[in-house]
Amino acid sequence: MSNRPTIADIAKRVGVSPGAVSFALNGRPGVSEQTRARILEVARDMNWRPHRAARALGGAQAGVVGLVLARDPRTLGSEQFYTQILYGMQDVLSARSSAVQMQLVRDTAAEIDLYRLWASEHRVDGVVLVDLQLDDPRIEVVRSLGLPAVTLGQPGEPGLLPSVWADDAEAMTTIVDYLAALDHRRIAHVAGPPIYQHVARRAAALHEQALVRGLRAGESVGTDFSDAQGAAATRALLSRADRPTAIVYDSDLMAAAGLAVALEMGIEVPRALSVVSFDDSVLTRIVHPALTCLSRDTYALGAQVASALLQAIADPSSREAIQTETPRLVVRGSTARPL
Amino acid sequence: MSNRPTIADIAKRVGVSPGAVSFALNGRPGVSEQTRARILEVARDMNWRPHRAARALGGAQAGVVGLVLARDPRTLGSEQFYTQILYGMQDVLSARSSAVQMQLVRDTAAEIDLYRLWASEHRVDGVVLVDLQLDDPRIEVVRSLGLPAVTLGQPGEPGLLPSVWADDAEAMTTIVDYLAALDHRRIAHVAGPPIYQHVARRAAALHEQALVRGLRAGESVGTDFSDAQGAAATRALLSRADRPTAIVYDSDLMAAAGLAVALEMGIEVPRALSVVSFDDSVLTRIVHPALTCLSRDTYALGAQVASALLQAIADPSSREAIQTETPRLVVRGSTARPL
DNA sequence: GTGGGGTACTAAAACGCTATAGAAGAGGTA
DNA sequence: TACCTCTTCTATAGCGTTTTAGTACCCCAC
Repeated sequence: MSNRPTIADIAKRVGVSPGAVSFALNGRPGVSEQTRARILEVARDMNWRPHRAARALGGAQAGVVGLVLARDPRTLGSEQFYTQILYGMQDVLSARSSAVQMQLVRDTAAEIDLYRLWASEHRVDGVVLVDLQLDDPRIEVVRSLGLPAVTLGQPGEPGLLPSVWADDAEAMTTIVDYLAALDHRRIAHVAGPPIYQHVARRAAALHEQALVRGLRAGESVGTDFSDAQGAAATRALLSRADRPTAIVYDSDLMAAAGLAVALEMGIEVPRALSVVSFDDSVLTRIVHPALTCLSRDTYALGAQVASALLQAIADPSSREAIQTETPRLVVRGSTARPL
Repeated sequence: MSNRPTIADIAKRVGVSPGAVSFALNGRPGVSEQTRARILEVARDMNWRPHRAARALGGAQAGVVGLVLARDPRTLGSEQFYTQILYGMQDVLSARSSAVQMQLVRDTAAEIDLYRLWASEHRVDGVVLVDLQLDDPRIEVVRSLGLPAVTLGQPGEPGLLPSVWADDAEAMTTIVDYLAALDHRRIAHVAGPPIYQHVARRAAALHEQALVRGLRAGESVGTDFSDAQGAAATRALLSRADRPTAIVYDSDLMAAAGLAVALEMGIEVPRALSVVSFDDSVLTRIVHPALTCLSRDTYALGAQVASALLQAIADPSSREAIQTETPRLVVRGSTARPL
């Protein structure tokens, strides 16, 4: 069953030493073109494949990068974004015959434990840090472990780790400008947990641009990103006397939940309430009305992350911050001029 | 940086041979309890962790199992189910210090290539086959590769591979009985691609039970599982003169898309049309009205799959078919007695 | 006090590959 | 002929672990 051919088998058959076969198979000098061709032919004939463990033992790379998502198992649901990221990463990595190992854990502490384990077992060559927090503890951990890493979403200024990011403050500004142009005066924001950097950035951008446009300073309500809290926050906002005429949601899941609440309360969307989602996925298109949202090419983003990570693995001192396309506003049926 | 301790380091410090350290760390006889305790203490002190590649080289397991999803990158969206499966699997596997490698590929051919690659590189110890097809080509491939595998969703009769399955024919029967009791006479089925075993089983069960209950024999419409085709199929069904009063969807994504179509056509749900989803996820709860659906503990299912796979790895001749809980019908707002 | 049988350990090989030092031979130059 | 260089290859060590065969020692029985 497991009599797969080794380099020694090939060497015996061709009549050269294992070292020569290794040279030939890895395309490095040390064998004549003639011998190389013979070796490659025999290798193909015997269906030889490198044994990764043997290579890794010699200090080579594991051929795996890690992506850890810290999620409460009960609030799964917003991971569509990461499925696409994963897809984009895999397409880049598989060209280098690497793979992504995605793991779901309960919280940041478990995530950090996993990085320690992975580093000590040489399981992965590098990791992607997502959902960055203010003063994120993971950054120091991966640095001290010597584990190459790239952050997804940490903006501009050269930080401690290389990063791939998009300007979501600018994106939020676009939303506010769009709503202001429609004559919305009261804009609310159903946000994620304030510990996340991107949540804080968006809230700040909303607030700031509301001031610029002379609107009622937009208020952000924190949630845990779950549909339940998104619904609850919406209900609270819409129950006020001076309720907002537009709500921006940090995720499409919460936006859809909020939309359902509005309908249930008899508040017509978009006539009495405009809804904007900061996130795009199939979800925004299947609810009715379809949601106006920010959209971007998540697959391409994943590909860029993978490239940056390969770069970080090759050159551990790299700290480059790669800015990607700013999410574009896609207008659908959920936004309109208020009554 | 990479000066992680090896067994030899521990041996030197304790003053024994590497072999003795290996015995001690793996809990096998050959060392006195006293020495064992000393070795374990030093190992903990030095923060030793096994080097997986070195172990794998000796023929041990890779500590990774594979889960491949064949999906067109554009029709991503129904993978919530698998995210939960993944979570359940990981919790079982991490107790055995194993992990899951999930990979998305374009089609079954690419999936098979991946199995060949994984087997030849010793990358995974086993794989889970999902989305089984009629006369599925993957089964013969993994068998010929000697790659331990478990199928998810292949029913009962001892097949060529061990399996974990649920009785979805029974579940469909429950749905038909429920709708018949509400006096629905015309039930349609927006199904997935007919090449899938579970799709065929459900369609057959619907047809059969419709006959039993004396209803108009329920018709199944095939789709590619995308929201677009789910919407199109719904539109076609609802445009007929004798349109159905209830539609059963094979996925929650299509059910939600179908719901939106009905609303858009001015067909009230549930008064003029009842909607049932064969799948549960957060999606069924955030649309309005919330969807009546079949629900099951997907996390637990993933855990069972992982256990079965570990079993299959330990005993490659195993062919056990483990039946899991039949999905339960959860009634929500999208179903009612027809007008 | 010799042999038998256990226990506690060591030495060395093996897993499959890569890397490095060096050997053998060809060819050129002085 | 002696010396050097270049190419092409071989031999060998090494990566970290497990496993096997073997050794040293002790205890006990005869």
